[in-house]
Amino acid sequence: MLNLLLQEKKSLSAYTILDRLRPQGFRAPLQVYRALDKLIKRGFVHRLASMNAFIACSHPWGEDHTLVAFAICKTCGSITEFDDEAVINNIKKRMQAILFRPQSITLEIQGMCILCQHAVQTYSGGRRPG
Amino acid sequence: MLNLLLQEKKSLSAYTILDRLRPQGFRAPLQVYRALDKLIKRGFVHRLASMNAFIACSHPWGEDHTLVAFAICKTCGSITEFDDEAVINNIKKRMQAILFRPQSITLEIQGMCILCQHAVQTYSGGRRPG
DNA sequence: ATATAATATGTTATATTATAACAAAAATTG
DNA sequence: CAATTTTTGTTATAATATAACATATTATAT
Repeated sequence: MLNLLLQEKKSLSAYTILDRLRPQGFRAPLQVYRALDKLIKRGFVHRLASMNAFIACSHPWGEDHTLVAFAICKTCGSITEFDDEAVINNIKKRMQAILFRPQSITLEIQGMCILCQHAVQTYSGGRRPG
Repeated sequence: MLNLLLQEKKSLSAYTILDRLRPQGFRAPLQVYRALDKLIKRGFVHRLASMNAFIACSHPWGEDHTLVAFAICKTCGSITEFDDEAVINNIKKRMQAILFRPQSITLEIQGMCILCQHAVQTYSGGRRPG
């Protein structure tokens, strides 16, 4: 299953994973969800809350997999994982200010990746000078 | 519906909303989802992606309701909405660095609110000196 | 005012995502 | 190896969300 996720640039839903893994003997959703739970606990996979979907971790050799963020292209579906201490520390500081003890952070930015931005420019011709 | 959400400190699922509004004539999920969509578009309600639930906006008089964050207490379910320019600008700056054009941000911090932290202290007796 | 088009609503059915419950199998432990 | 715990397989079902279509309402133009 991890192989399948690693091959994908986009995220996959649990049921898509199930369908892809049927040839390998997966038959029921629970098999997928249980496998995903383990992979997530071990830091090999992340869940995208805003998409109800799953994606392989981009740096599984790291330590803390609870403080990770994602840029999600709404046009092509590509996911860019990033791990920014400045952003995370900023959030933590803000939480301290309201005396909230953070345990995990869901940070997902929806928008348009550079490739799709370029595709739109090309398609529409862009804006010409004067 | 907005009244119902405004009265709640916790978030409500669409189906909980449906049940609560049955006396007022709501009968089908779509009625709820359609009403929620409108309220969200108008900035009166937010959707919590990590909970599949909905909550009234804390400052509906504001302008931009796409850049808002939530501290979610996993113990009592209370939700604290906050709107921090520093955090948001930090994220935007980071997105610029990878040439990603952000359109909306999902930022939800799961953890424990100050009241529940205090409750735990009281319950367990806390740590005594020397 | 009224025909037309556009938008909104009600309703049924269904799609999608996720977990409960329990039996059987495998692994762990004494 | 017996007892216990943990994992796995399977069926059923819960929880979340949308499609499709009919009907009603509102807006627009004549």
